[in-house]
Amino acid sequence: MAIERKSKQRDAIINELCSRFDHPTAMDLYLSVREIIPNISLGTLYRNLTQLEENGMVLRIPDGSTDRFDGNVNPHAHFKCTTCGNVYDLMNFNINSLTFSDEIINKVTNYSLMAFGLCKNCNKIN
Amino acid sequence: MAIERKSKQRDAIINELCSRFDHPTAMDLYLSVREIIPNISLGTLYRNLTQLEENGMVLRIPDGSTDRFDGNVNPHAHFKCTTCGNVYDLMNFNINSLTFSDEIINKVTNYSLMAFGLCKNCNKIN
DNA sequence: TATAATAATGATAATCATTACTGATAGTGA
DNA sequence: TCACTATCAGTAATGATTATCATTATTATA
Repeated sequence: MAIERKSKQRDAIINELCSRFDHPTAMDLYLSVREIIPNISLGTLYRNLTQLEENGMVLRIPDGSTDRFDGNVNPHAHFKCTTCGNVYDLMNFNINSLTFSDEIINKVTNYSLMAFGLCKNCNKIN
Repeated sequence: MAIERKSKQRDAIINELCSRFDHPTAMDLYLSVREIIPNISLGTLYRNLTQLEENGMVLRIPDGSTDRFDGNVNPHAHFKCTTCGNVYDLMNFNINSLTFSDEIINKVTNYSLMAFGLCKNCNKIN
């Protein structure tokens, strides 16, 4: 589904998503964007996230429960702390070095790498 | 939630999951296990999958849509063809070589890598 | 600038995957 | 064998996401 017209709702969504780095869920985004457009619909949010993803402007991060979204579409890895649930970008991980040579693959267009473990914040607390 | 007693339902689930390599969804498994235990409940299936996952006997593979499951709990990468939807094991990808050095990380205990793209079967057809 | 075509919206209903609940059943230690 | 209770089947409830539809707003063109 191509993007054919601009809308202030979509602008607000992509703007919000690109200005934060905490990998929000759809509901997180909904609550934030409502500060700008109070009567925006949750359906509009989901519709636009799907559309933006299809057009390569947004990354969907599956993590086993509710999907998260990322405005940074450069391929990069993520780390999820299984204690606090936060998802962080992995800056020092060079995902470009990955090669896929398996027999079944014709072409790899994207990938999602999620590491799980304990973050330093949670380690201090416990 | 620890496993405290054995049950033929759980045995059938883990047996089915370990004898196939197509990364079935919960519903796929439900339909298969019903061939063995016709009146098994979908709730029992989900309860046991969660329990088996918590006990490290099953891997949950999030891929952005319905979760898939894997009886092979050795860390390994996956490839999903975005045309046919099939998920394959990546045998030639050495995930053990990955290193995580980011500032926020205290400890990495597990990771999941899903590559997306086009498989050779779908490339032939289209 | 006005108009026509239709993409996009808000509101809400529907769907789908998953989880929670409840009374019945069955595995296990004494 | 008995008592305890984990586990079960069946089903209701939940939560996330998608679909529908009448209305609104964007945009190309007259």
